[in-house]
Amino acid sequence: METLNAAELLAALGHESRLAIFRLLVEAGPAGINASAISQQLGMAPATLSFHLAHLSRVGLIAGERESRFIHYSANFATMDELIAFLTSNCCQGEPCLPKTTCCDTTGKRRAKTGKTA
Amino acid sequence: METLNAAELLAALGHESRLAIFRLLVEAGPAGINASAISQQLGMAPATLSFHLAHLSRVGLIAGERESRFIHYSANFATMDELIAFLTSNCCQGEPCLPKTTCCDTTGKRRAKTGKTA
DNA sequence: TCCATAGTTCGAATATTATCGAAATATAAA
DNA sequence: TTTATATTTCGATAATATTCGAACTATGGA
Repeated sequence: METLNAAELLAALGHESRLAIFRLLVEAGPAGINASAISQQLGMAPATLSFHLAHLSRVGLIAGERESRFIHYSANFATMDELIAFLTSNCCQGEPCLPKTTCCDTTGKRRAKTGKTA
Repeated sequence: METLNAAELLAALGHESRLAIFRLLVEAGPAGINASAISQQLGMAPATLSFHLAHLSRVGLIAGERESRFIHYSANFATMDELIAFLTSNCCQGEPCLPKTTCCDTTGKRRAKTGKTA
């Protein structure tokens, strides 16, 4: 992933409403949920929600599929995974800088967690 | 971490120049580098660089410390760690959705990596 | 003290983004 | 075919962010 592309993804997530939408879809898992459900949960005007869904779709963080009258949205986990990998790649010169994350963890040396789970 | 705060961090990273600055600091590790070095590497006007450094500092993604005439900047790894933890928390209903990341990995069931390291 | 270097702040022009009512499109049910 | 529901597109407005020259502050050296 290149900086430009990563910046686009981060900018897309860098808005309270869009991040809330994305988190909802991330928690929903691969099954996803439809736009009405999102609208209800977040209380956004339809046009505004559509604007943000289009933005997230355009950069590839989510995808929508029509299912009769509804459009089912789901998070693109592969894209999120690549984004996180980009953010943590070549980080911190081997120091164990990210206790909650797999950073600096390509050799297996830091697999055991410290007990903190969130 | 709350959505609002996470969105602020993501928005800060959601700009090509700021992301480039941040990545530079992440790769530099805890030692950090000074503003001139960043300016040289990224070829940004001093005022523009300062603007972006201030933005990243304000949200807590980096910190600067004066060292004689230079100001030494370094990434705040703890903040980045929390941000990533927020993005992946409660994700995907237990599916192994993020092969490169520790998502869904609080029980130890998916510790062994698949061989891909980047 | 005077000068050079490192970096920030100010200010103004420019560009981008967000919001949401109203109108449009798509599907399904009556 | 008419009506209702789900969602998007359009358009205008308002808000926010970006850029960078010029002036300023801080530090160190001559």
